[in-house]
Amino acid sequence: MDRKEEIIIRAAEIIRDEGYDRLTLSSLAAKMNMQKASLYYYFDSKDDLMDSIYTYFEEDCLHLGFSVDFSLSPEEIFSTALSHWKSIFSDRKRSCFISLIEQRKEIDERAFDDANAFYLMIQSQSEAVISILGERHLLDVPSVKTVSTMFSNTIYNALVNESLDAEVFIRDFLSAFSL
Amino acid sequence: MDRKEEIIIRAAEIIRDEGYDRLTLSSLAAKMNMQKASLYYYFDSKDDLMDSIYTYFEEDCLHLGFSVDFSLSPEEIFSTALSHWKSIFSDRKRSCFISLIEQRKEIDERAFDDANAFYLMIQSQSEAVISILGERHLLDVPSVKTVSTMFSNTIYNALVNESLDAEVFIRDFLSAFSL
Amino acid sequence: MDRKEEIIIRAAEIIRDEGYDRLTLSSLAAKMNMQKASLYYYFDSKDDLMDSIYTYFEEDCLHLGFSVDFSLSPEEIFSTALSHWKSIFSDRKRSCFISLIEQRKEIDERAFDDANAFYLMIQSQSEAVISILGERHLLDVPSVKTVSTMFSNTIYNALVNESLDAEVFIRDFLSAFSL
Amino acid sequence: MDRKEEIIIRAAEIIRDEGYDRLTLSSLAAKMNMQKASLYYYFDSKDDLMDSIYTYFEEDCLHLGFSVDFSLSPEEIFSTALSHWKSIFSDRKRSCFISLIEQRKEIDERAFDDANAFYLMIQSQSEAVISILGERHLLDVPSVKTVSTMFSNTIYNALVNESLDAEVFIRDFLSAFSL
DNA sequence: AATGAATGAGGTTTCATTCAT
DNA sequence: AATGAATGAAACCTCATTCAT
Repeated sequence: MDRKEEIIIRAAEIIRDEGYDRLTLSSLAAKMNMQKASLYYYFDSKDDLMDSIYTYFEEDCLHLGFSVDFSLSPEEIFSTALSHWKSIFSDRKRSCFISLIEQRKEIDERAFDDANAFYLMIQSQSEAVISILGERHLLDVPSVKTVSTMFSNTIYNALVNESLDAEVFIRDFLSAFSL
Repeated sequence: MDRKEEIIIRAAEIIRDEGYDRLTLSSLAAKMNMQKASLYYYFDSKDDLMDSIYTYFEEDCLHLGFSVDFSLSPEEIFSTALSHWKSIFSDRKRSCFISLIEQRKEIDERAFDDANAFYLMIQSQSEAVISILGERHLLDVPSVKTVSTMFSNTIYNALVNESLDAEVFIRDFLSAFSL
Repeated sequence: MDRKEEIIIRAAEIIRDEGYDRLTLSSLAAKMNMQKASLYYYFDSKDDLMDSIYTYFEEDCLHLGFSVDFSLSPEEIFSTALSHWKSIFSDRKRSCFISLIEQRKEIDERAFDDANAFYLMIQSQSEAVISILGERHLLDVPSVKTVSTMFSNTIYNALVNESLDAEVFIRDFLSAFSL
Repeated sequence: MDRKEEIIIRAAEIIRDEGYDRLTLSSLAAKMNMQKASLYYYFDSKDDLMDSIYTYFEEDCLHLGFSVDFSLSPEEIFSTALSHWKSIFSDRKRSCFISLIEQRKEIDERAFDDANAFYLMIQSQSEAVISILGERHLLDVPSVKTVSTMFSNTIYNALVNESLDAEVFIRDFLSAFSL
């Protein structure tokens, strides 16, 4: 990890831990044990730093694969999917980014788009899983689209807000809808 | 509406429209057509202003009633419930507060608690509606708890993030689960 | 004591307790349980308040008599004189004024003059006592002027700075110089 | 002399010339031909600046030696001592500090302690001189302790307040007490 | 690759003061 | 006799930024 990357991550950490408004070049330089002025070697301006944060994490998200082994049982499939999502959302670095976009999505279009991308990712992957399990008669949902929408909204909130225990929810979901 | 209240609301508007970090006494005074110094007649400090914003809206939320006429059809009941929720979340003043707590809920414990209160409100009211309609055999859900959890998470996101058209979702939900 | 007088004394108290720089109309109004604006009923400006403080205490000092019963013993005479001085310097109100002029005597000519007046008062009264006791052969000082200068400087500092126990000093002085 | 030191001394000058309450970052920056903000490169806050002033001068005072050549005549000894004291108290920089502690000694414990240190320095050095001259029968004082207390109080006031001509006083003192 | 020194703009806060009531 | 509401100036402080080195 080079210096620039390190700065980007520290900046994102400050945003997660103290809030977007508290990310200042002073606080960042202090956390990096360097001088404010030195940050200008890596970034043209604070705006450039913010752009770099977005770009860095957006690229990072391009590499998020999703593959499911459908030979497994429904329990195992959902458990694998959840592990996958959890690894994304609670990754030490990425959790900073998610906090950033949650704070800024109502203000900043780029944050809005990124938040949406995560939301849609969960949604499409959920729909895929539920749809296939439906086809194989392992799950009985009255409407794949409606149920997967509800499912993904619930999972998304569980991951982002920790408002709910996702494991428990999935267990309940399965016992409610599996055949 | 007295002057203090007016200031609180304008401050919340700035937070919704420009972001928490852009609420400055200058911007607020400008929006109020008054001098920065005059704000100190009403508030001891910016922190006190923030506290007052929270307090004002928390009190405001104490008066949010919820009653449903269960003699209506499921469609009408959900439609009424949604209107009720929409009137809460899109109220000109309250929408500012909701934006504030969404921006700050990961940073500020008070915002977190308030966001949670809204979340739990939707959840318990959803559960009540779904449960009663289930008892009356107007709705057929495999598990009231699981389905109402999913339902409320979806509605909550629709209201807060406008990530989804709530009307359409409810129509789909009904056609999927009604008998 | 009328309201104006009360304000003057409270102002002087603030100066003694918190320092000249901390006397503000806000702090004064708070201590008086009144509004800042109300102070303008009694004083034209803060400068006028300061002038009034000086004037009030300067007039107060005009009434400070000094008479000694020279039929008493030297011990009793000095003890009486010291009591007199102490009553002046540690008077609850006047001690505020003395603190004011000590803080401001290097900056403010009026404070300087008032401080000087106290200093000269102690000096002339000391000289009178020492001189008369010398004439009556109850005290043996090599030079009335020199010794009374030293005596009064010492007493002045003891009273103002509490750098020294005046009683102890006077006992020592008497045992050193009495016949 | 580095920049930080220069700022400290200019600040002390303002306090001496205009009073403690008139030391503002604006006035200081103006005197230094720099921007207010630049002062924060050197000091964390105004309080830190004040602390630095105290620390700077307290360290400065650690190096104040005092040695007397007792082979000289009493006149010469006192004259040397007075020159020494005068050089301390009227040193261009240190006089600022002395003015500061005189203004603040009733308010600020640190100023009080520093003022006391000067007072005790004069006192102990006076006592040393008077005591040795007494032992050598060049001075005839009835009580070394009492007379040196009075002497030092007088000298201290002369130096700090210029309430008295120290040379004249010392001449009088010698003609009164020398054998 | 990094920094020490500086800055102008703008932030929060406090001040003495005013004025209608 | 007193106050509620407001204000302009100036206080302290922080911000992103620059520039020579």
